[in-house]
Amino acid sequence: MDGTDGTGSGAGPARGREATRARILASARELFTEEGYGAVSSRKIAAHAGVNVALINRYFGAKRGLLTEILREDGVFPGLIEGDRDTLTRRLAEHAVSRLHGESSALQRALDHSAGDPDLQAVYQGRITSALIDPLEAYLGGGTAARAHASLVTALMLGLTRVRLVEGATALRAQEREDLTRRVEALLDLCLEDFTDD
Amino acid sequence: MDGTDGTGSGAGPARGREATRARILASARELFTEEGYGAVSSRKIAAHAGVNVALINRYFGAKRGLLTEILREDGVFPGLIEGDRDTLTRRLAEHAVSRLHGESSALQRALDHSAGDPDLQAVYQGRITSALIDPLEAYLGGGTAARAHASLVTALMLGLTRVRLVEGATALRAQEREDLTRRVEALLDLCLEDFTDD
DNA sequence: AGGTATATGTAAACGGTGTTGACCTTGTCA
DNA sequence: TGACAAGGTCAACACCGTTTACATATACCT
Repeated sequence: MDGTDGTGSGAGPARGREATRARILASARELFTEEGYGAVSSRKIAAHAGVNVALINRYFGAKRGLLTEILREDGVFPGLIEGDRDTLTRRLAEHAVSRLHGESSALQRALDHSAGDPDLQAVYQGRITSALIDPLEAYLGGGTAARAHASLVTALMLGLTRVRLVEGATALRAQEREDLTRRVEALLDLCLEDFTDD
Repeated sequence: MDGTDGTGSGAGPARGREATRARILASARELFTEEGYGAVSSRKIAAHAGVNVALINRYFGAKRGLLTEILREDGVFPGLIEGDRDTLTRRLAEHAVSRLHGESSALQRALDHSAGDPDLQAVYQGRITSALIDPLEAYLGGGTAARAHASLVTALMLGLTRVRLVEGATALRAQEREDLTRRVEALLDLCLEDFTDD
């Protein structure tokens, strides 16, 4: 025996369910941030965490489970929906433009960049509906048109992220940035206008 | 010798560079359409084409090469840019909405659905710029603002495709569909308006 | 015609992936 | 002390995309 135990005291890496789980998750987060999702193998995560590969699947079911857990903790578009309705589109526009500048968290950027992997796709799909479309729909009152409006807004937000993948982060001068933000805001406002008002 | 030769006459599958290449490509197209890109392995394609696995890499460099070739033949957003400028946004809007309805080709739908795979991502990125942003930019006159406008339009188009992945194809009644098309058209028009006109 | 280079096709392996099942160790409690 | 269960390890499984060494057929040239 080397003195390690479930309490985490003593020499050597902490053991025990919670400690191990946490260390795996931390390693995954770190490596995903540095290298993207697809480029990091289960064995690499395990090695970095000083843990056996099989434990990943024991504690998270599969590699995808790590992603699900991380995205569950961080959230996508966190806290954008709540708040004053009058400034909703402005908040969304600012967020979108800041993402265009690559100002999101390093992890978010890394995941955006490896957005493509089927796992990420699958996990994201669930989170986009539950973190953007659904709350938006509820926020907008939940009428028949609400979901259509929410979908359009989401389309624009996702598209902007997507086009950044293609074009790369663009450095804008302050004035250009404000112009672009205003333009995106106007687009979002137009998404939310009543359809029959055409 | 079994009578088969490079000309394709005689019993047994045709041999020779072109015939083999064509059969691999056809099998890939068929299987990708049915099962998506990621779900089809190189060996599966080879088996379906009655060909050795190594030939895929011989003739197409890698599995990704099949995708590149197929997308090169089919094109993305084919022929949408050319034509009357006054009706450009209308054409784009109709195309986007028809895609929302799942009315694109079966292959396109399948690839959209497995859009996520790093290979597809990589190939698409190149094609999106060369088939949408670049021509749009040129079409719009190529000024400084042209690229920004083209990017916004592309963002919207891509986002709509993307949100369809999340929400699934929605069946709209004729009136709803026309409303939606008009709304998308209005959004696209707004994308193209001069930024400083705010 | 014969011989030779070259194109084409084949078989087997390589290194990698995510995942799983059988085993062992460790700590706890009766 | 013995049974038991939780936690951890190891080796394997079934795939993947790709490559290398080899066999065969075709075409060309003397």
